[in-house]
Amino acid sequence: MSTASARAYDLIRSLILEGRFAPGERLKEGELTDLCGVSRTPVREGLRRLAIEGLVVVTPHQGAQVAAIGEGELAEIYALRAMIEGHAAGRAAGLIGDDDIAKLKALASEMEAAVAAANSDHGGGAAELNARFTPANSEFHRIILDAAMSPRLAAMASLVVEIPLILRTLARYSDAELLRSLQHHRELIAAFEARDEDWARSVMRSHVLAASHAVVRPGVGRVQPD
Amino acid sequence: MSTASARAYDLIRSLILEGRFAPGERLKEGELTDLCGVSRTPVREGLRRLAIEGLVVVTPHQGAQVAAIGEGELAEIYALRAMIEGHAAGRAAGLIGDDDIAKLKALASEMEAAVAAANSDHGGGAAELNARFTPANSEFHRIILDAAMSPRLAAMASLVVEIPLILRTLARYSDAELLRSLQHHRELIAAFEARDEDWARSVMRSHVLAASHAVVRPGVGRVQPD
DNA sequence: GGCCTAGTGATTGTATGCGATCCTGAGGCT
DNA sequence: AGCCTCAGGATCGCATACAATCACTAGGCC
Repeated sequence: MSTASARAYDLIRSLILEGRFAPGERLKEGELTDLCGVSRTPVREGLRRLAIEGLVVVTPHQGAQVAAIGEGELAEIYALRAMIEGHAAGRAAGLIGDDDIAKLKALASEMEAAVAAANSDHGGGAAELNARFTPANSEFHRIILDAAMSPRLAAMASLVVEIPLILRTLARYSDAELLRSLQHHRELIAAFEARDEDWARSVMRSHVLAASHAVVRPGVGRVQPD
Repeated sequence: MSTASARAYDLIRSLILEGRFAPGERLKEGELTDLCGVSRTPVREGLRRLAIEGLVVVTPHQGAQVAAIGEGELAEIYALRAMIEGHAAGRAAGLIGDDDIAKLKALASEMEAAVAAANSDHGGGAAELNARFTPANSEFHRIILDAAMSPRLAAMASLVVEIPLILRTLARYSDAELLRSLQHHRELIAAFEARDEDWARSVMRSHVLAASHAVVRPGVGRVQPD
């Protein structure tokens, strides 16, 4: 069995990512102790780790709360993400194996299927889309990051890729933007198959910057639930 | 008084940076408890924090040891550093205030003086150079990072700026390389005064990449003490 | 003689108790 | 009425005690 500390970290993290804790909500160690079934010590360790990763903020003698970020910060985060993931994609293009490329293709298909399914039954498919699209998308980006074979780069990425997940940013995509996102995935795969580092970096930068403009938009200040 | 956890973190960190612990050396919680004068709990917290920052590596049930890195990793770290610090310098150019620019000028002068002093008494000035140059240089880079006003960017930078410090990389600079470094500092200041983001980013990238080639050099596999 | 195995010591992981600090709300003062 | 002061309660930070795990050594077996 893994350590209690790791379990606490995983649980708290997934609860935040699932939206069970609202941004800004206070996270009391006592409550988390009950939820995780472990003592306060490992809970504290997980909390500190999440704090360094930027998912929660801890104020001394005042506890932890889920990170709440404004639009300005979100724009900055996407700029960093374009830099980091662009670099990662470039590195990955020179290192990625055919098996990983095959996985990327499968995930791209899965995301396309998710979008198609959501489009077929009009109106209420947003939640399902999120449930199907988001995990595949996260896995897609994770494979590329791993292929870059740079733990430090991965650590940096974790500082900026998870925040948008808290905010359920997918809900802000228009249909056209979603389609462009799918096309980016296919183009990335093509760049990887060509082992073209510049191409891969460039497409990934486009991919992230496009997402940025889909998400941080004037007038859309509020985060949509689900 | 600050928290015991912060003091433990600071102390362990500075001990590592001062070279009191060799890379790869085991860090037992018991010893650190004695050194810091606090209990194991805050020591563990500091250790975990240092682990995420990459200064130490912790293996479950096996404790922590000072990070030991090879030449290949070092090259990768400098590539990331060029990316991060270049981005930071670009952002900073649009945000930095005149007071910070003045501080940068003072630090540049201090570093120039340190090099001049080391050159005047030939032969044995390497240790003094390190003692005078390194703090000024760290402060120089820190001011730029702070001027970028992006805590996440600063967090990323901490993942890659401190590792070279462990390795006493300054010792590997040739005189010509040191001089180029000093010129880069002056050019950066000029770019900041012109508020030219592209220029600042470009110079900073040059600065870091030049350092990379001064440090990770074929045939110089070993880390020089002091 | 070499290799596997069990015991022992040391070290890390977890739980809990105590003291310190901070938020909350009621009461009095201006 | 508004602001300040001051208990009261709750929560966090730290220390310590206990449990789990690992490395090392000595002994036996092949």
